[in-house]
Amino acid sequence: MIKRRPKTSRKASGQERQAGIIATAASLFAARGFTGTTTKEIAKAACCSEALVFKHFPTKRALYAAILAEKVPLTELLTVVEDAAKKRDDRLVFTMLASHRIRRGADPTLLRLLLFSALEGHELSNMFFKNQHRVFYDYLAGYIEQRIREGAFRRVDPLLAARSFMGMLAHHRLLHEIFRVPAHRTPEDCVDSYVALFLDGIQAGTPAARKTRS
Amino acid sequence: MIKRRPKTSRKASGQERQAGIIATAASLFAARGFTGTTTKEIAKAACCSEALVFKHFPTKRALYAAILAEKVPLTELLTVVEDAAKKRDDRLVFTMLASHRIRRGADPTLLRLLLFSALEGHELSNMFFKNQHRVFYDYLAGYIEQRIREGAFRRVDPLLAARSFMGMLAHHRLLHEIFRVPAHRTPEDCVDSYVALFLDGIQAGTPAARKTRS
DNA sequence: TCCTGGTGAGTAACTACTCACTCACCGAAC
DNA sequence: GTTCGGTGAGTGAGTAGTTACTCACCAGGA
Repeated sequence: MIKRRPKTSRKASGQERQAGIIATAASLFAARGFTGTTTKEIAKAACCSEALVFKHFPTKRALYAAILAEKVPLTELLTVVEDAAKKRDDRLVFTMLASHRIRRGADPTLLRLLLFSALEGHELSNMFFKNQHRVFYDYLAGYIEQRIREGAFRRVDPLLAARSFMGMLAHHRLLHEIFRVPAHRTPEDCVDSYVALFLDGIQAGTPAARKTRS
Repeated sequence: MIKRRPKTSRKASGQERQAGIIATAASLFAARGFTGTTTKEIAKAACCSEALVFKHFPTKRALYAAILAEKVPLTELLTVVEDAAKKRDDRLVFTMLASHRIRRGADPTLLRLLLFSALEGHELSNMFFKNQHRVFYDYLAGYIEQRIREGAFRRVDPLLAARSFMGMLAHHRLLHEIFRVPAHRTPEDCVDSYVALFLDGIQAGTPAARKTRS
């Protein structure tokens, strides 16, 4: 990926190389999984020798771990959502969460990496999942719980409700990014539909224990 | 797995062996993926030699394909759901679908196999997905569309609504079976919650374009 | 002269897959 | 009842190629 530094030197610095290897390896691991990717392929894609890869990372697993460990940042979204939450703008809160997941330029690498690491049972998978996803559930469940206390939402299990909503989004991405199901609506339409469906289900004013229409 | 036939003979018949190899290989592929599973391991788990595995299946991929192709039956559920659908018992329709997915003895093998095959990009993955899952969406979307025409459901995109509901279920299984998130409710409670949440969101009588409370 | 970035040429173990071969069984000829 | 040949189940010992990983060594800038 990195072949030469812009100006004087032909050699890349250690950090540059390391970052380059991580980036190229990440896309390969995301595409083919851990066991499906060879160190030879990684080296070739990173335009260097296999030996250099092992100079930077003692083992293939260590490289994989470095990739998972690197993909942690996420909190920036929550601070923006927090604003909407303070104003009790339910629709905005859920729309922001949804459109952060479902949008045109979303990177499928993370999702594939997450799924592969969980399926293949990598030791860092759990931490990766926690940083990438769990924070959403916990935060959202907290918000839902509060809105229930305030009488705005029906009395439901907050964690289950949070998972329902995030489940719609995760499943949407799964269908399109992993199973290649063609989209028949724009991302914005989908977001609006999911949010409307969910909010109308949870907001107070609808009979909670309604049975089927007779 | 199969070591000897019940009575006279010590040798297993060709069909018995083949079925045994498929079954053991399926659980290995589900656990470790295609590239993560070796033919040696398969042979050992099936209590036979590697050579015999290749007597039955010309290549490792052919064995994998045979496994995916074998896991097709599913229609029996839809016929039962059909009854509830005829009676327009919405709650029962959705509860049956949900509890078919979320139940105590559910086999995690299929889900893992499905995910692995999609991630690893196996050629039969798409067919597998179609047989295992797509039939649900199409059927459910059809039912939802009909209920909208009858005025029982709000005017939403039927396919998107169907995916929302199945998404809740799929995500629920994903969290517990793949990411090992501990359950904090019984499966029955979860099913009830999901169904209630979804039905209250989609059933007519709730203001469709309600904005956030001011 | 070092030190850092970089590599070619390995290695032992493992991979999917092959082949020549044995063994158990069974129907039929004697 | 015994022998015999055919057949399908089953395998040990390979194969060539690939795997993750190592090491002695080189180039060039400070």
